[in-house]
Amino acid sequence: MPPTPLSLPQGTLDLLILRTLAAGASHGYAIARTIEETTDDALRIEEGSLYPALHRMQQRRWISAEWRQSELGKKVKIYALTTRGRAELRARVDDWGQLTDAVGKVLRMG
Amino acid sequence: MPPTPLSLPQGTLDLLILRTLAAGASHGYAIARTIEETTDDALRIEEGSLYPALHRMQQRRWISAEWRQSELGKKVKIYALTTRGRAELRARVDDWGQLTDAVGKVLRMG
DNA sequence: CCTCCATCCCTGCAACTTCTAGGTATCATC
DNA sequence: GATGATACCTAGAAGTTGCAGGGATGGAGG
Repeated sequence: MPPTPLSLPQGTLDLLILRTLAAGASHGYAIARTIEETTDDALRIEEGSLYPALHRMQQRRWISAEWRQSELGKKVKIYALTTRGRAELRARVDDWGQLTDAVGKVLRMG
Repeated sequence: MPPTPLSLPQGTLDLLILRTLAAGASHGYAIARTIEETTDDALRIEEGSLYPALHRMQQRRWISAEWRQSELGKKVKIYALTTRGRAELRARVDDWGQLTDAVGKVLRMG
């Protein structure tokens, strides 16, 4: 079993999904696998969190969805970043930087 | 007004409180002010989040509470880290490091 | 004196996201 | 024919944060 499951703080999943889609359109299952592989399984993306998150983000017009056929002949729903999604990603990355900076200051305080 | 209010992800407040108390026992209001000053007001600690958090942490035996008189002659509830609290802090600091590492990998991915 | 502000504590409710635990279906492999 | 990986989905529980209120004291300034 992996070292630690490490649960995601609120809002983090959106950031991870947005950033993953910025590297190229993809479908839900693949997004989860990509994040897990990228983090060497430090993060586990639960499907019960993933799909609701994708639906929320689609409703907010951060991502667009389109059904396609995968190479294996299975139907997959491909998500892609919208212009608003790209703006949201920039804002989230900025917030994340400010947050880690601020928390870092507290952790290093005298 | 400050640049950005920057809301706290779930679990972050506990970490901040535990770390602040590790620098010395203190009371709720002072804990909030310390965190805000340490982060140059990048983080704002809302009292509606702070006091419930302190009560939760006391119930979990991470911190102990004691009423005292402040220099101004006002009653203050002084919180201090317990042994369990110190262990919890270590675990939280470790988790935070793993989380920021993992998210960082995703943010820097190709 | 009286008002205002900072200090200091508290609670209820709304809002939100994550996670558990299910369900469905296809395809390849053994 | 069973199993495991792929691929999607939802319902409900659980948990924390934030908003909006309420209260009380003490000092400073008009």
